[in-house]
Amino acid sequence: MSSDDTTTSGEPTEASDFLREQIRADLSAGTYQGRVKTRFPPEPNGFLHIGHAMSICLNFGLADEFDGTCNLRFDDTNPETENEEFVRAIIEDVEWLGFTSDDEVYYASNYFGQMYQWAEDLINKGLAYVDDSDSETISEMRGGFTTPGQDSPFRDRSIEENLDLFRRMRAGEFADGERVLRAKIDMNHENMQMRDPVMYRIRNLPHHRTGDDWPIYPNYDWAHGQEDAIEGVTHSICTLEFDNNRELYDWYHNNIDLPFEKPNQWEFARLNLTHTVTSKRKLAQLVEDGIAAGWDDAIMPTISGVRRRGFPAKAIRDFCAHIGVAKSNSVREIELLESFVRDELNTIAPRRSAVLRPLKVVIENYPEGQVEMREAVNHPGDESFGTREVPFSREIYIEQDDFEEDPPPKYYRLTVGREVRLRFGYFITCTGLVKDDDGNIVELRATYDPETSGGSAPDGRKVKSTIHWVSAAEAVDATVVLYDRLFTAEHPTADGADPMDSLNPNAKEVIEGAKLEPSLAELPQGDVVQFERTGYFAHDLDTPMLFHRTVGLRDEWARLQKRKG
RNA sequence: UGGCCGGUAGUUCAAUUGGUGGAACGCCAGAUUUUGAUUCUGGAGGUCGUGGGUUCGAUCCCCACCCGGCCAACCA
Repeated sequence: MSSDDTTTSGEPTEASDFLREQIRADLSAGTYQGRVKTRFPPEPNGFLHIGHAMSICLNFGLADEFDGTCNLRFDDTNPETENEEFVRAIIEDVEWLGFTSDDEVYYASNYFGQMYQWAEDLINKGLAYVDDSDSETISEMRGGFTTPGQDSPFRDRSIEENLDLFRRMRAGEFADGERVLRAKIDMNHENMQMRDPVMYRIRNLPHHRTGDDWPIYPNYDWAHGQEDAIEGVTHSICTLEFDNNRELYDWYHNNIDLPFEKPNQWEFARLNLTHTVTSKRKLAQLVEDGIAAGWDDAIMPTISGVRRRGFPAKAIRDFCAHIGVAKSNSVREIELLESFVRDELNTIAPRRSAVLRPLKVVIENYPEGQVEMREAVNHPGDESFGTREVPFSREIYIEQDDFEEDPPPKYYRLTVGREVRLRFGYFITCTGLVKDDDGNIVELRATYDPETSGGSAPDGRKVKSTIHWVSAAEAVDATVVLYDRLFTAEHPTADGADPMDSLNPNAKEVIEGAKLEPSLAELPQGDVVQFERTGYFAHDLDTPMLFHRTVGLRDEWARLQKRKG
C-alpha cells in the first residue's frame, strides 16, 4: 500500500517529532539496512473512527516520507467480535482517506501456523507451559501491584507433557476455557504484563477467514509482535496504553527465531476529541440503541460517518498532520477539526442558493408570470468555478431568520420599511407582512428597484445586508439535516462518566421542505456544496435530495446574539 | 498501594537538546467584501506543575513533592 501524493502536500517543511527523529537515527545508524516499514493494524470488530485516522495518517505518512512501505493488516485474532463486513468497511475507509491498496491486504490469521510453530519452540525451550487453571484462578494468582504473584501448580510440567497437552488443545480436544498456554517468565515481575502472560486461549468458534481450522487463538501480545516480525515491520507504532506491553513484545522476539531484524515498538498519544467518544464499544452502543441508523450514519464520529457528512479526506489528513505526534495524553477540540473542514471546503465547494426555513416574499411591482435568469458566480474567490443561472420571479423564498418584525439592535437584515440586496438580484424593500390567525408571519410583501440589477443603486445608496433567496415556482424541495455536537459534555467519559448521560438530544435536527435552487436537483450524490450563508452541505450517498450540513459557516451575527445571552 | 509515561498561552501542541518561550484554533479590534462567509492587518493572553540544588546563567540537568494518564482480561 502507499499513500497518494497529496498526503504530505501543504507541509513543505519536514515535520520533526520523536518518531521521525528515531527513524532518522535508525536510518543513519544503518539499522534494518535502511528499510522503513510500518503497519496499520485494526481489529475488524467495528468501523474505523476519527481517532484511527491519526494512526493511519501517521503510519502511511511515515512510510511515504521515508521511502518505506506500510501494511494494512487486520489483527483478526478474536473470532468472537470480528467479521467480514468490518473488514470491507475498514478497507474502504483507508482507501477513502487517500491510502490506496495497490498492494495486498494482510491478515494476522494468515500467520496462525507460524505462530503455532513458534509456540512449540517456546515449549521446547522450557519457556511456555499449559495451565489447567480457570481464568479467575489465574487472575488471583497473578498478584497485584504491590503483592507478588504465585506460581501455578502446572508451571513445572515437563516439556513432553506440555507439548502433548498443547497439541491436544490445537486438535480441539478441550472445551473453551479449559486450558491456556502461558509464557513462563516471572510471577514476581514488577511489570504485570510479564507475570506469565496467556499466549493461547481455547475458543471453539468459527473464524471469518480460517473457519473451523483453529480451536485455539493467540492473544494480542503473542500475536502482534510476531505479525510485525513476519512482515518485516521495522517501526511498530501504537498508542500510549501499550507502553507496558513493550517489554513483553521484546521478550517474545528475543526468545524465538526471527526472519528479519527485531522490530521495535513506539508509542504515541491516541487522538481524542472533545464532545465525542472514540471507543468502539460506545460507538457500537449508539448503533444498537438506534441513536444512529448504522456505523456510517452522518451523526457518527466514524470515518464512514464523517464521509457521509461531507468531511473531505484532505481536511482530515491536514488535521492529523497539524496536530502531529504527541507523547502525552490529549484531547483536541472538535472545533479545530471543523476549522480544517471549513478551510478545505471553502476552497473546493461550489456555492449554491438554498433556503432552509422558507418565508415567502411577493414582490408586488414585479410582473406576474415573468421569470428572468440571473447570473450567479459559483465561487466568489475562484473564477475557475464559472457561473450559473438561477431563475428569479415575483414570488421568492427567503430565510425566516432574515426577517424580523421587531429587529434587535445591529440587525442588518429585512424588516418592514427596510431595503436589502438579494444576492445576484435586486434591492428589495419590505412593504408589509401577512399573518395567519395565530399571529405567525406567513408572507412578506415587497417592492424591487429595477435600477439595482447590477447589485448597486445608481444613486449610490447603500444597503446593510445581502440575503439569499430562491424563486418559489422553480425551487426544488429537499430534506436538510443539521448537526450539533453528539455529546453536550466536553469530556463525555471523564471521571468514568457514562457518555450516554450527556448525549445531546438536539444533536440532529431534521428540516423538511427546504427550498433549493433548481440546479441542485442535478447535484451528484456525495458532492458537497456551500449553501450561501448557511454552511456546507453534502448530498447524501444513498437518499436523493437529502442533505447533511457538514459544518456551518462562521457566524458573527450568531456569536453576537449569543454573547448578549 | 508498586512500575512506567507525562505536566509549557483559554485549549492543544512546538522550541535544532543550558543562553531572557513559538504556532494553530479560540478570543478582541480594524480593512476589504453582492455570503454578518472568505481574505488581510493588528492586539490581548505564559511565575514553562511546586519547592530546593548544580551553574555566570535552568523550560531544559539533579533531588523531593504535587497533579494527570496507563498497567493486576483466557479483549486489543
